[in-house]
Amino acid sequence: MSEHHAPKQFDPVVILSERFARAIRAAFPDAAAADPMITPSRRAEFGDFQSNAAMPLAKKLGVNPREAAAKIIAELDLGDLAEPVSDADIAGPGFINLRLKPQTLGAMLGAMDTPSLGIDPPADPPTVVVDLCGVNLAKQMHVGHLRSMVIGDAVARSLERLGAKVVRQNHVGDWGLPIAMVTSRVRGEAEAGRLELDGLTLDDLDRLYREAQLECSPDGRGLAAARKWDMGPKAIAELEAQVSGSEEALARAKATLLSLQSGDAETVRVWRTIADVTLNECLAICKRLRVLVDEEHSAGESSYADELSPLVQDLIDRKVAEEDHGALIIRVRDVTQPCLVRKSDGGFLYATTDLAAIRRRVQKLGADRVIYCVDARQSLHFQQVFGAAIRAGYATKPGAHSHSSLEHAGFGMVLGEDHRPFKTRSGENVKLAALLVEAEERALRVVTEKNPDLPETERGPIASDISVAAIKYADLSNDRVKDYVFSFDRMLSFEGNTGPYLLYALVRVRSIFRKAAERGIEGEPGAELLLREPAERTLALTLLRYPSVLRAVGETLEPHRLCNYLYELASSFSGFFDACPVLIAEDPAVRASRLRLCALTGRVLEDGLTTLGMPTPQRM
RNA sequence: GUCCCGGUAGCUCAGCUGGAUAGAGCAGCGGACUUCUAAUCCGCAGGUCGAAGGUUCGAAUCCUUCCCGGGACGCCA
Repeated sequence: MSEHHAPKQFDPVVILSERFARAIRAAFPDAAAADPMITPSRRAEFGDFQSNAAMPLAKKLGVNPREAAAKIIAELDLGDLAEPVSDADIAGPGFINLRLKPQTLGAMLGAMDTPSLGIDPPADPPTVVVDLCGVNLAKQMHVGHLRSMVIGDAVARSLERLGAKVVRQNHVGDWGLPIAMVTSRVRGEAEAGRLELDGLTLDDLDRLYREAQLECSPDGRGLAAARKWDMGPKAIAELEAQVSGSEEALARAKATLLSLQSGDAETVRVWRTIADVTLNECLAICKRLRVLVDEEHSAGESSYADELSPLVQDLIDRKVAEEDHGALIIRVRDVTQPCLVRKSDGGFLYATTDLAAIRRRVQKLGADRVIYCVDARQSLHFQQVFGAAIRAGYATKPGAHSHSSLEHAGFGMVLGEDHRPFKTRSGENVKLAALLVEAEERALRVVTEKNPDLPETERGPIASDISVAAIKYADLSNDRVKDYVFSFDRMLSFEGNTGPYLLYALVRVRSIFRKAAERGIEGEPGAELLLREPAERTLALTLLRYPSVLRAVGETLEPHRLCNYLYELASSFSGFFDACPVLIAEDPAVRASRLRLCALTGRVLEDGLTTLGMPTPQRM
């Protein structure tokens, strides 16, 4: 209490842990460091919190657990924090149940009611690089990108909220042979007069990309099969022509890659056009989804192109890399497959670029953590690259004695309701843009139906908010690494555990304050919190958990923890809202207390939703 | 073949370093609207936590084996 700079402690788990630790030290000097194991009770009838410390303690010391619990209680000094604890509060094998006094609960909540909501930045904020989005040139964005954008953004926002200095990096796939292929194709089509570079769209590019892939990759297996099954000279001749045609196209693509690398003006112009068209569309979708990724966050593979050759030379010079079957590899501890950094034809691979990226992110950008929000299927790749980067010293900041943390926040696939990868009926990838349009149309229909009083001009933006909330929440509320089933009907049914439900809870809070203003009622920021009703207690206990939930998200990079929490909060609030009249409460003190509860709930909801990257409309 | 990830209610999913009678939502059934936005709330019903062993006071959670599903496996990204 003497250090007035230290934030006032409000977290009941922390406060109770201190008291229990003291009691344990007194009761069992031999096990002075034992964990008090304080957790919120799972069921309200057991009280507010419980200590599970007695059982492990008894096991360690070879005594009866209930007796151990009794000895802890005998030494326990909870002052006026909680209702008196007696042996009657020892339950089952030795749980100690606790119930906070209403005044204490109110005081704790009051202490959390600060501008930061109890989440203050650390004294020495870490720098965190978050790799997200990761679009590829000339490819239409689909649901796979959705996850990287949505999860990556939520992770970045969470870390920012916790006080980290976050640097977002959009590692655009804008280099290498596939890009050269499409560049070559686009240039060829333009020169043949079949394509206008100025009016190029992403749809054009998407088509040309696939054509380029086809034209460059012969169906060698088809030819082999034709020979094997003796499909006749005609079929074989056709396939042979295809193969030789593809060899020509491939040669052109390789030449285009060389031109690009050497900075040939005309080739670069075509390539830049492709990049601009792709990136504009990508950034537009980010904006629409409220994903904070902009032009300044782009750090394409091309930006590392000049670093690769010296980097590989450095690896050779320092004997980190070795030759194997003509290729250059880095062996990594605990990973059976080595990391391949140069092909036997001298070309570089995506691992090479990723090494350069890690080096830049750690050594230039100063990252203490580098986080990759990338498909979980790439986990082996990241194990290899992380291990190689650490071995090479690229993951260590200048002057630091240990390497920064490299983390792959992988995510599962988006599945359709048939549990197969989410595709259109014709088997195409679902375009992100089309997905957003459909969600918004559906949302507009429901808004119109549910709230016909809303002015026309407000419905559009609200439908947009709701559709974004629905899509993002559906993605974020499932465990990141698992696949999840995409269903418009479920996410937009607006019932139960959905994004719109959370928005609705917030809107109800805001509505109360609009109503209050109409009636000339003002909330008192410092009103005493009177928590007499069960619904008020539940809401207060839920609110107090917010900071620790957010910290857990920062550590585990699992936004679904915050989703679950916000759902519980919205649910607690709905229960409170139903059971406890606010504006029409008779006692002015009760009304003031409830208004403050509402205000706090609104702020936590808004803060949490914003941290997830969800919109926070005023009404819906 | 090797390695990784999953399997929890009819459906979609939570379940923290082992803790009480395994929880939500949807769907089903039954209640609550002269509303502080019912996009809500309350109740009922619904489970051999993939299977079998093991560890222990206690296992959905940890270990082993197996079954099922998905994925990744140097010269694509």
